[in-house]
Amino acid sequence: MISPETAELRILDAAETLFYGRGIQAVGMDEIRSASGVSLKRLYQLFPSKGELIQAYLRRRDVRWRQKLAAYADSQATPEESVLAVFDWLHEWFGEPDFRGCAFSNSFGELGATSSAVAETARAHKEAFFRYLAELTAAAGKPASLGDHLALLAEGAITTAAITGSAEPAHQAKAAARVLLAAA
Amino acid sequence: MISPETAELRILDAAETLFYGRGIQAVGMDEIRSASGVSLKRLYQLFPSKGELIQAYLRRRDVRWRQKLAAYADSQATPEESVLAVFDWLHEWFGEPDFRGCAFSNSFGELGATSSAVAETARAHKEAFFRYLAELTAAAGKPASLGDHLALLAEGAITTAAITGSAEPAHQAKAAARVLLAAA
DNA sequence: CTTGCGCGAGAACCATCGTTCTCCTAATGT
DNA sequence: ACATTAGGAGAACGATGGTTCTCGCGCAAG
Repeated sequence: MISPETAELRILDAAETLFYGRGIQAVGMDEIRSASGVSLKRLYQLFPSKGELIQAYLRRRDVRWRQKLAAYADSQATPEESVLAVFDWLHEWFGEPDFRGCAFSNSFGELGATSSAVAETARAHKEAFFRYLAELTAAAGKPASLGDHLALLAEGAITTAAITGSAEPAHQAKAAARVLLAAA
Repeated sequence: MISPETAELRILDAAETLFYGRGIQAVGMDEIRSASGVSLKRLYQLFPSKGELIQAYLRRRDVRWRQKLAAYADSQATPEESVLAVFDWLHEWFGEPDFRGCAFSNSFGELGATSSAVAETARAHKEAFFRYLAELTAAAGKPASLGDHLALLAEGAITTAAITGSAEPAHQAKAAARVLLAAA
């Protein structure tokens, strides 16, 4: 028997791969059991319902996604480079083979109307992303509005890359960001 | 008994309201029957499966959405105003009480991974939108890249407005568009 | 040793959903 | 008037999915 902590990790890994890759409603609890190797009983002990597993999936992904972005952007030499590095990071992300857009936009479109918990988690994620870009632009001595504008560009690049299957929107967004940054 | 044409319209109206408002998988064929007042038998005569109804819903919405946008933007006095009017139109759309984001982004997030037909329809919609913005910027004598940049802004504004429930992203996107337009 | 508890495997249960079928009614053509 | 046919209402069917239950086993405490 595996430890509860390991079981929880395996479940969350399986849930993330499946929910993100195929859509939440397209994945049954039984499939998460097979993919994780954790029995249904344990699964329901750790996550009493599918809804709670969805929330755990989204919360963990929110933290990890923003941490990876910040680790990349914060390691740049200057504040301006940090701002532009956001779009380089997006380009790397878009190129990953299992990239399928923003997990929060996707889950909002799928469940936002029927689950206020999902809607709220998606809202919190976007708000945190906007806040982070506001910090970056503030560090570069630019007005707060620039952060919003760049966030909109990034958001548009994410959904466009997902639907068209191309990483190019990251470069286009970066070019636009350069113009806005220089003008601000 | 109602005519087949009327039945088809009623079904498509009911499907659009329900699919868009609550998500496609959250709506059963029985609910479309109740909302449209058309019997299940007729429904399946006109749309042999739910998948075909989904496609009909998306195709009709694509045409109408782009027509409404073009009608608004094309009635402006100058090419520059047409370009910026796109964002005014978005602001009006975001303010509608049943606004819930882009039907194509939502359906892509929900079904894009399992239905290549949905994925392709979403892709075609985005491509047509990008092409339209390219026409507008070309008419204003601006480079093609500006069209892409503005489309990314609009795209980001749509998903941000949907998730945050605010129409404000349209104004932010317009402000950014003004800068890009002036610099291009 | 044995008694009982926790676990895994998977069946079972119940609701939902896409789709089809049954049965009844009404209108149409001769 | 009568046979035929189309249509509506809703039951029925088969599959799927979320959740719980049963059963058998191994292990730990007394």
